[in-house]
Amino acid sequence: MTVPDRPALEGLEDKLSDRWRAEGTYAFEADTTREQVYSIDTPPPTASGSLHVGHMFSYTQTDVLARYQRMNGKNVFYPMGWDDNGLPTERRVQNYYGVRCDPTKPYIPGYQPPEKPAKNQRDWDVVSRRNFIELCEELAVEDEKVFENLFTRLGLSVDWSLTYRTIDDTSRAVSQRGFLRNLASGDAYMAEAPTLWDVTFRTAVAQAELEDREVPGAYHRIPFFTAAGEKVFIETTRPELLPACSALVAHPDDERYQPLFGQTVTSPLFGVQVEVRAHGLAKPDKGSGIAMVCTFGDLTDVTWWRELNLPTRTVVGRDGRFHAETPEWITNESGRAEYEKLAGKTVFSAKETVVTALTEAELVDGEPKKITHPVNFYEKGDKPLEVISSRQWYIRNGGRDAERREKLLARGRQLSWHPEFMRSRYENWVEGLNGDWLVSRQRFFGVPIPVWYPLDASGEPDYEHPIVPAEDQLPVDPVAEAAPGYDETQRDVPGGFTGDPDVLDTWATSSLTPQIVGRWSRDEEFFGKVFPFDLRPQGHDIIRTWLFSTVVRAEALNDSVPWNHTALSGWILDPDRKKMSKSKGNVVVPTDVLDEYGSDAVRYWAASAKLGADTAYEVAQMKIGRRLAIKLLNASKFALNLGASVDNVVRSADDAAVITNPLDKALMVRLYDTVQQSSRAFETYDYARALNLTESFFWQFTDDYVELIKDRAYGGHGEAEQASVLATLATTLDALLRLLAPFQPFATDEVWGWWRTGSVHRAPWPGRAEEIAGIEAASAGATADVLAAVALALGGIRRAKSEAKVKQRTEVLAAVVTAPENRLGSLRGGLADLKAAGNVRELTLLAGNPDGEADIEVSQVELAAPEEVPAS
RNA sequence: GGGCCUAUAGCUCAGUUGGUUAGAGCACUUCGUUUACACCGAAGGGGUCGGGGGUUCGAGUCCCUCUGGGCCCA
Repeated sequence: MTVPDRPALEGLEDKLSDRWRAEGTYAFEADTTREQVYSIDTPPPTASGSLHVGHMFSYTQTDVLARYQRMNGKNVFYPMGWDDNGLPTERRVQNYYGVRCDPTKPYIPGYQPPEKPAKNQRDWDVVSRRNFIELCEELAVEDEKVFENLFTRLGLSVDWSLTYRTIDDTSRAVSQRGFLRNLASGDAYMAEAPTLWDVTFRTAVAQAELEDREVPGAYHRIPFFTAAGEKVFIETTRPELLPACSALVAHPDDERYQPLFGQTVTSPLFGVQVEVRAHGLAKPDKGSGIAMVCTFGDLTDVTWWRELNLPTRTVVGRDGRFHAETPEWITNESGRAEYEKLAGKTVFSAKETVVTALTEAELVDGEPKKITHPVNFYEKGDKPLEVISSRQWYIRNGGRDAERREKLLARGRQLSWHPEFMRSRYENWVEGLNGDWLVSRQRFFGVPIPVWYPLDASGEPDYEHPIVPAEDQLPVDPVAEAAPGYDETQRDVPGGFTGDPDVLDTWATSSLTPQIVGRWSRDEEFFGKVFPFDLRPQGHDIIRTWLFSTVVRAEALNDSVPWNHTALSGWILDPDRKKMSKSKGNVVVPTDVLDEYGSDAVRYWAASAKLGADTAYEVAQMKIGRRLAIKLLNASKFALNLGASVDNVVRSADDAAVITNPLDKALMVRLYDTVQQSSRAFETYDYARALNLTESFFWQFTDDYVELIKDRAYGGHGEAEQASVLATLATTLDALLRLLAPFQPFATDEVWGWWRTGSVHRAPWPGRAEEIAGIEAASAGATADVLAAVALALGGIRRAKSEAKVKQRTEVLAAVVTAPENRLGSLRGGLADLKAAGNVRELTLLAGNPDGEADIEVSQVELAAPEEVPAS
């Protein structure tokens, strides 16, 4: 046994992290059964992004749960991955190397990027998709190291030998295989449909990526004309879409417009005849109560277009500009002339042009009415989304199919949610879906959609009969590799083939992390040992995206929930209660607090927050964690130096007889309760409560118990009394270290190393039957009130000294403790310790109910004369 | 507009199926370097549990309602 003279937290992280890694403390044992395994599907962080305290917060919470399960005898499968598939990595690789991806370029083996990136983007190297992915993997290694170092330092008990990336060969193959199986089973399909389109990124966007933003706009009041020449005013924020108008719509109950239903009106400027229709989604109190449907002006337009079977009239293209060709539905000459002014213009300048033309023709009624209104944006974009018509791949998610929606809701109910109320977020989202999951993205970097299309004699693709690769060919890149049965000379020529140019949405890959890390479709035996996973933690902001999409894929591919439990972490709020985010600029760099307070301290802050609770970034809370860790070192040192050792630990009921003193037994009662309740809290994923219980016990142990037993521990009351104390100290310390191990892995393992072999993190959780029987036997017939009552009395004695302004060690010649009859027994049990700790010569116990609030009161305290203070 | 969460000491938060006198830490005041700990210890002050109503022998806890804050979806 080696207890340092001056224990300290400094240096523990490096020392112990190295040891854990070398000894494989957190290694998953593959030779196992499903019952023994506790598997965790951690959402891989984006390593190219920046680190922030939110990472430490939520990953600590998961780690605490993992550590509990491991100590509780589970073979914990806890891998980490990196989500380097997607836009953030794409941008980072571009800027870092000065390269641009063009999938049509051929792969260059051994390609080296420029030494220095060119300043101007025009001068960047243009590389193939495969080269681009290689560069990503190269750069990602550096980014991932930073993350891995942070997580290691934080003490995450991850098995780092299992690490994966969402862009590596395996992930791409699994992602493509998942897609192809979805395709084969009818869960994926292609369709020409209105698509939300980001003109900056030139890509389609899914419903889950939408964001409403309030933007300024203006209602323009514009007349349409009936056959009789009467004006019908509409109010629109998008007058530029007038040439795309396919109908006017009013509410069926709106008496103002009922006479017009079924009639035809003519649009101003463009002279197109459109029908007036009735639909319940038209809002009578909005504007003039009658709206123009400009085919795909917004999502309500799409609904009207679909439900009223309106003609498709699109004027905005993928570049966000008006089509160059004048649409054929504009037939009269002046209308065609008006459109020609718009051809090729952006939405913004087309609006100006149309408004000017309307104003000149005196077709605007009054001044535009300025408003702010919510508009759909891509969450990463900065221009409003357009809706265009395009051909895209979809995965069925229940958005258009009630039966599937019910199935997915049932999966949601099958999952245990922590906290439970988060389930309603999931249900609200599933119930509110209005379309299937669009998975095509018109990006370069990502997992290619693994299909080709045959070209007919005129060179048109046959979308009905896509060519798919064999599963053992995966991963493939259809833009760089020829379709099976064809060769490269037949690409894009009539009678040949063409590759799908798009990539999959990043969620289409990251929704498969259980399958990727669980070796689905590669090692089914292994997959069966970890799937469905036990736990999936994540922030509650990604329920609609990550959590939901993973449920969708597991339902389709595995006919199962992906996990049995899901834990939702809260967000980090800055001291002003605002969510910390990069865009707000209020992000705190995590390494500073790790340097200043240590990992155990930061973990304490994270672990004292309940799941789902948004939590203030509180340095004060970390200071408490640090204090707890230091206190643990010091108290342990004290207990061990008193002579507590492995041999004193009560391990079963047979050892329990040595604990005879009522005060010692009282501590055993508290320990027993703490172990039971803390275990129960962990079983319900309430680690914060477990920490709270253990911490309370720990403070009572150090502040009250240890203060009281010093005299007895030094041998002042004989060997039997000393043996009772040492057994109590050793048993308590032994359990306490393990109870705190999930929260403060460094301090606890350090202390463990002073007097035990192996790691505390591989030691069994204290709730095991034999051990708990020992603690129970040691506390038999005792009451925890001995400790509580004696502590109160000691407090009273100290108060008297404090009020008399004398030193605490001043001798008390005599004092009276008054307590209710039923607590006198408790006081008698610890009387000797009380007198020793308070330095009291004569103590009289008196039955009675004292005045005031406290029911144990110390009075008639007679203090010895103060020590002579030598004049200095 | 719909849904979910939240309101407890100056601050950050506990408070289990309703059950004695509502707790912890920080901060504040006073005292103290006694043999684990000054990155410390001891003692103390500080609460109409957001407002109102109800159920109950009993409500911080359950129900209704109002108000403030936050989030998600329209």
